[in-house]
Amino acid sequence: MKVVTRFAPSPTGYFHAGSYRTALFSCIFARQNLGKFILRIEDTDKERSKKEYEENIIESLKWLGLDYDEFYRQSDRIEVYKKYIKRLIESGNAYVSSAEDEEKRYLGKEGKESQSEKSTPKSSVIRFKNPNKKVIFEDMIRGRIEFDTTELGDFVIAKNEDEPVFHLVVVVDDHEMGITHIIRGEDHISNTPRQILIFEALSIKPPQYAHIPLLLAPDRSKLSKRNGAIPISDYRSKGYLSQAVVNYLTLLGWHPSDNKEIFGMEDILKEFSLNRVQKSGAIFDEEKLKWFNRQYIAKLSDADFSEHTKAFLPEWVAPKSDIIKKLIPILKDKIMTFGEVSDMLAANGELGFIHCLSEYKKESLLWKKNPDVDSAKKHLTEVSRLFSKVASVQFTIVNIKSEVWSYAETNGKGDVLWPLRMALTGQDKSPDPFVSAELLGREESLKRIEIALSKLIN
RNA sequence: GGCCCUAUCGUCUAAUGGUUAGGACACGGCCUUCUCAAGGCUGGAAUCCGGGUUCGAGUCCCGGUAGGGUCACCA
Repeated sequence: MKVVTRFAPSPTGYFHAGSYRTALFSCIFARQNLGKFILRIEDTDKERSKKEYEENIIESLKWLGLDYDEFYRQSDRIEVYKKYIKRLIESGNAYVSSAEDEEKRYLGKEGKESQSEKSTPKSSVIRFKNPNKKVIFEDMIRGRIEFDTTELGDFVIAKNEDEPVFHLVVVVDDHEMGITHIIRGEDHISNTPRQILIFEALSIKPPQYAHIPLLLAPDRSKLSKRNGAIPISDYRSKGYLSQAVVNYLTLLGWHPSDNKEIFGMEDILKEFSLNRVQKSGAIFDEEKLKWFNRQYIAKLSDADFSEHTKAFLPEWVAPKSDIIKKLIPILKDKIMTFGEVSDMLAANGELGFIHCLSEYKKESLLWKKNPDVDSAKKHLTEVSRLFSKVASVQFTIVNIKSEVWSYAETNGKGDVLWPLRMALTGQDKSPDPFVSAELLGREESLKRIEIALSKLIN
């Protein structure tokens, strides 16, 4: 039997980490079995569905490298559902419930447990005639699950022939599209018996089910827009690499048989299996994602690295391609996300000094272990002299260092280098002073040392 | 509340009846060091509770507790 799986999101919100896991597991399972993976947009709720969300889902899947073989949109398939609704009504498995009956039903319910304003009946509706039986199915992750459907009552499958509702469309599409394995979130476990009932009414053998655990908010409560459900596209704009996101999210709820943590799609394809999927919900931890991102950043070639950097560079950097080149090694071993590139190059960032020297106090020029004004003055004067010996065109880290290093070593590295660092960058957190000097160039470096010296004199 | 699912360090997880309960992130310490990071080494940290079954239980069974899901003319 050929395996066919699907990812069936409703476009009522952005694609988030939880969506990704169900999409990934479905996709992988199909690929491993040389089957098909289908994307199906479930937009039967006209009020809440938005094109913007559908686009976000499609873009996110693409970014994460999940390719689907077929694409469907339920709003394009109303005719198909109509056929099945008729069939169910004709076979006596569904019936039209009049507006009056709906009114009565609603009032009765309201009396029992002062219901909310969730649904006020307006008109007649099509309900499924519940045979009130016991439904048992074998979940590929959780094993045997048993439900008594009596309490479910006659549930709604369509507002009218032209407006089918969730349970009906899911069953029809899963059948029509030849879905063999439904891999979806745990929140659908209690929907499963209803759907099996419809399959049975249609004399169709239900597919296999696998319900994967949900992702939790940091306080272990339900993940919602308000509480921790962040669109995957946000991670992209914060400067995360898709491989890092894929790697981290895969490890949330699944684990290979060894202790390996860094792995890519190929490894997942090779090793994934549903029976190693965790049964309990997991909390998304951005700190660990950051760590993964760092691992993948470290592997990037300089060319790829600078390509990823582009979107995050402030305007003043753009014209200076030589600066970008010099910045790469510095950024590469500092950043966790590419978003930090713009932070670091901002005026108050660690590398902002390249663009403008910020105000700093005279005292900060003094090294904490030897806060002596005269010594700072003496060393800066000497470094200035050594700097001027190097020609502008040869003002590189290596040349600068070879000129200054032995002086710094004999006079105390901290005593010499700390005032120099402050003079050049105006910041206590900054790169190596030799790096900073090259970044600034000979003239600017000398100028900044002069500024520092004048501060020390006053 | 009814029904259903779940339960190992703070977090993600490993251990398919026998290990000093392992790894990773985070955290602490040390090393490196002119700052901040990074990096290397290292440390603390867990089987929800109570009963069974068994020579032996994180693992199997029962009960409790806790968390989650679901009970719509949402999906």
